[in-house]
Amino acid sequence: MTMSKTVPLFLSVSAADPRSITRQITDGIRVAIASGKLPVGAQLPSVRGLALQLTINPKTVANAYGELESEGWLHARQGLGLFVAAPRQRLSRPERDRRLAVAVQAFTSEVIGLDYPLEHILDRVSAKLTPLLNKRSA
Amino acid sequence: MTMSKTVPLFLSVSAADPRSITRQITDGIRVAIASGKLPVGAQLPSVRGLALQLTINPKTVANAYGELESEGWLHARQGLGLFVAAPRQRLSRPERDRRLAVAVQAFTSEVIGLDYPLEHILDRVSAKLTPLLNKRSA
DNA sequence: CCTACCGTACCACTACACATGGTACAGACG
DNA sequence: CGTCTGTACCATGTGTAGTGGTACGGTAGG
Repeated sequence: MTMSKTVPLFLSVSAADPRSITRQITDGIRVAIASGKLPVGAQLPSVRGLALQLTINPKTVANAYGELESEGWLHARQGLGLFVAAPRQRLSRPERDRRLAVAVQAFTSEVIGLDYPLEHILDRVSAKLTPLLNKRSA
Repeated sequence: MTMSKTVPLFLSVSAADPRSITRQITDGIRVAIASGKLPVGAQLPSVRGLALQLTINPKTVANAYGELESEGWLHARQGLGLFVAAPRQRLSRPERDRRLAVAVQAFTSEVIGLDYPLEHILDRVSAKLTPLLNKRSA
């Protein structure tokens, strides 16, 4: 009965990418949802379908989907499929704070010594982040 | 002949830290050098000494030191020890650009969906990064 | 009802990175 | 020479990522 239009092939995984396959999937879908390319209620490719499309293991896709569901991005319905969830926050405040702190820590460690001015670094972050924030009705 | 004062115990590794041991060491030393706690020419603990102090394997310490040397932070002298190198850039411009892009990409993927305003995120990055930049005589 | 598709849960296996343990060699120094 | 330094090699254990196959319950349409 649910008449959400199925999503075309919008993802791709690369062996050259240093990120794990699971991570490439979760990152890609997160960006697609945050940027509005995937509206609320849109149906995602099935676990087996996406696995077939990307020529990877269904278990790997299921792991990625599972992580996205635990973060509140997706809503899985047994027998129906996976859908983009309404913007809600499944992560507790302390957990979000912790994740931000870890991310900032990791980022700073990476860019120290690259010899870029602070302003340039902030601009790059801002440019990448701006189109991905506040695109959804929170 | 080289009379650089040896550094006291300034590092610690934790199993609770999600980062690998090698990464904890490299991050810690990078910050110590960038912030000025370790001046140019200062001698670092020996591979075996630091391994003993942290109760880890000397090979792990050597790996961390090797990475820091390839990035230009340290200068290894066979039979003498490891010293904080003068600020120079061992990484090519394209390599630095690539690393910045990768770091920004990873960071944005982490903070999307945490539901923090852009300004707050930039403030956190700025706060963490400011005391670590331009502290060395470039 | 029955078949086909959905998410999900097992199991076993391979591949790889990380860390460890030990041994060994070349350079620097007193 | 003895002892410190960095460095290189060997083998081993361990945890994670990814694969491959099988199986169960829920949902839909003929």
